[in-house]
Amino acid sequence: MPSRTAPVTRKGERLARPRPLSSTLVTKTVRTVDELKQLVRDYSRFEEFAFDVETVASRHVRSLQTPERKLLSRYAERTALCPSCGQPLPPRRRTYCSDVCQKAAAKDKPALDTRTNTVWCISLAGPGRSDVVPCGHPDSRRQLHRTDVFEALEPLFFSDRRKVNQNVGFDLLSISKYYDDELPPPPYGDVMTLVFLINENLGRYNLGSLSHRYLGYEYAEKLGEEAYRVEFERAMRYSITDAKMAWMLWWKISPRLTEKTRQKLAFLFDLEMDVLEVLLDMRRTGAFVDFQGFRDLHPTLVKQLNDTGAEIKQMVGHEINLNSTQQLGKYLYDELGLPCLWITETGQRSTAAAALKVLARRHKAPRKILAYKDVSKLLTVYVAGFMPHIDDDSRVRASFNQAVAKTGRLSCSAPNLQNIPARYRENTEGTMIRQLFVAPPGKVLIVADYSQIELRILAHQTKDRLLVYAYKHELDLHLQTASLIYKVPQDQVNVEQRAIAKNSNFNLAFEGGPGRIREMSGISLTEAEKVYNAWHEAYPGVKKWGKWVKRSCFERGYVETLYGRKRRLPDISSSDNRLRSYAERQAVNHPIQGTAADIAKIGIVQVHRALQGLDAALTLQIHDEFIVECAERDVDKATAKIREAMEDIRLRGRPVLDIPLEVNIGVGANWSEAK
DNA sequence: ATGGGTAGCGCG
DNA sequence: AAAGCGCGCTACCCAT
Repeated sequence: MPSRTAPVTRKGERLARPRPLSSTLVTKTVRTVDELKQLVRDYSRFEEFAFDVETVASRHVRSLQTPERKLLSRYAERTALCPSCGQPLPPRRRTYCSDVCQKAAAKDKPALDTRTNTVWCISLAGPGRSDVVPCGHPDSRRQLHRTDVFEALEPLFFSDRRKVNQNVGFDLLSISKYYDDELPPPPYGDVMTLVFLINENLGRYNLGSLSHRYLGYEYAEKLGEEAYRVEFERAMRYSITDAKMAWMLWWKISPRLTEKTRQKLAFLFDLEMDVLEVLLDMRRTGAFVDFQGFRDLHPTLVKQLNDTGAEIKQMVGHEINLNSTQQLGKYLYDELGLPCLWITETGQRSTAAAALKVLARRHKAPRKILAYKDVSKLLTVYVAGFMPHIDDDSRVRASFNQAVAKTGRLSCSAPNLQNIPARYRENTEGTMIRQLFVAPPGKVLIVADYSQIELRILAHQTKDRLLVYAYKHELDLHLQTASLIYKVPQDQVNVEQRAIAKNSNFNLAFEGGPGRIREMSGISLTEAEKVYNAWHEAYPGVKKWGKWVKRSCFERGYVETLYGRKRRLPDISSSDNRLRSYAERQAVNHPIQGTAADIAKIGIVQVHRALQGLDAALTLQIHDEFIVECAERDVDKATAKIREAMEDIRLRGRPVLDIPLEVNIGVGANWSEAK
């Protein structure tokens, strides 16, 4: 294990603030160990520096094939089989059975896999200079050895200097391989996250568009992993530009963090960098799944889908692609002559589940189609689409992104672990996928989620008397709502009334209308209107607050969460009714959803800290729900610490809400069981 | 072949 | 008069 002795910082010895940036940074290519040593000495004087690594995939195709299937396909080469998963090709598919398989077979995709990629170049940038250190580009010219480079750079990376980059997490993970999987410590300075806090509406946050916007500098080179294969000088130029741009953007924008008038921004940025640390750790761990379970499920669902499909096609009487909304529409509305109740935004006749459910009363086809869609979704997204993301150690390392959701929530991709099926379903066992998220041997899963956090925030924000009352006295809010709507005592509320009240609470709170209630509860529109009116009569503070938020948004151009996370909504003053109404609903939603996101972020950082020293690790975050895998002997300690860490959320030293935060915790062998 | 837009649907 | 917001992934479809 290499030593981790960070150079002692004697405050004031380093440059307090780097000297002004010249328009052209001096750029050097490092060729010898001596030059490298000098470079490290030079950068040691800086409090913060930018860095960027270039990587290349070490591994190419991730095969979906099981050993048996591989053997089988060897003898069945003549029949059309998907080279990725080995399944027979569906009609209209040429080489791969699905886009997922095609992507899985795409060569360069795994370069993004920070566990297996190889670093072949590192560039650094600081005040007035930028340097590039090639260490593995396929060029005959002399380059430094990778091990020498990482050894020499260690005092820089493993120090309390701020490490700046665009999407710094990727680079940190990429280099951690060369330090026994240890991540360089904070502080971090992620440019993308900083810019996102300042303006969440840019759409694109890549270096090219950011440097164009903030530095007036345009560069078009988009090599990505291709950089490895281009001519040396060009590859070096490409590598250094990213570090340079990251540094210049940080230089330009980060001073805002120290402005007295922007303390909320500074708080949120520090929070995001703390969250980043947690996310990197989560990605290093990964979520353990039952790989064999997925492999077993695949053929079962394929058969189920084929059977259902064949049945429907027989009913239809001719060839039809059941995945095509157009063909489905023709069949339902032209051939069967069923009444069209909804059209889509572009005027197409809707074949969505809601429409099919209504049509099911008049014909048996729609119900079958619903069943087909159910199975199809499960198979394509959650089984076939999921398996390529499972690593060889049976773990899934998804990417949690901090600069996507404008309310400040995390988003999750490759694969998205925040939309794994959970609810009851008629045609497929709704929780079957969650059952495959299991605890590794000797461990259990702890699932902790905030109870009704958005409604609690709504109560806090609106100060509505009865909403606050319910939560302060730990009452059943849905029951209270039912009692208020139907004007009956709480002990006389029936199951159906409570269900409608529950839907009302979740929908009407965020500017939902009567139509929404009708749809969710299956009651008539007049009935739904009554509920709508009664609900707002019971909780008058909600509409009042909504009006105030819209007005304030109109005046300032933005709304914000309790922690000051802003959402700029220029459409709030649009003359287009549709646009303005949309912005108004977003304005009302943001302080709720965004505050919940802030709380969850503070919570996950506190949980991460609280679990240090225990045999327990965070693996997933699903907005208001955290999943921890934990050794059985540490479960009691862990649950207590998790609860404390999640419930004790403060703002300026005081509890963030007037009403308590409540956390539900479950323990089990798999995600479904623990919930 | 590849990219963008649309419809649809999974979650909180 | 009528009104949910926030995401990511898949397949289809049509244009380049």
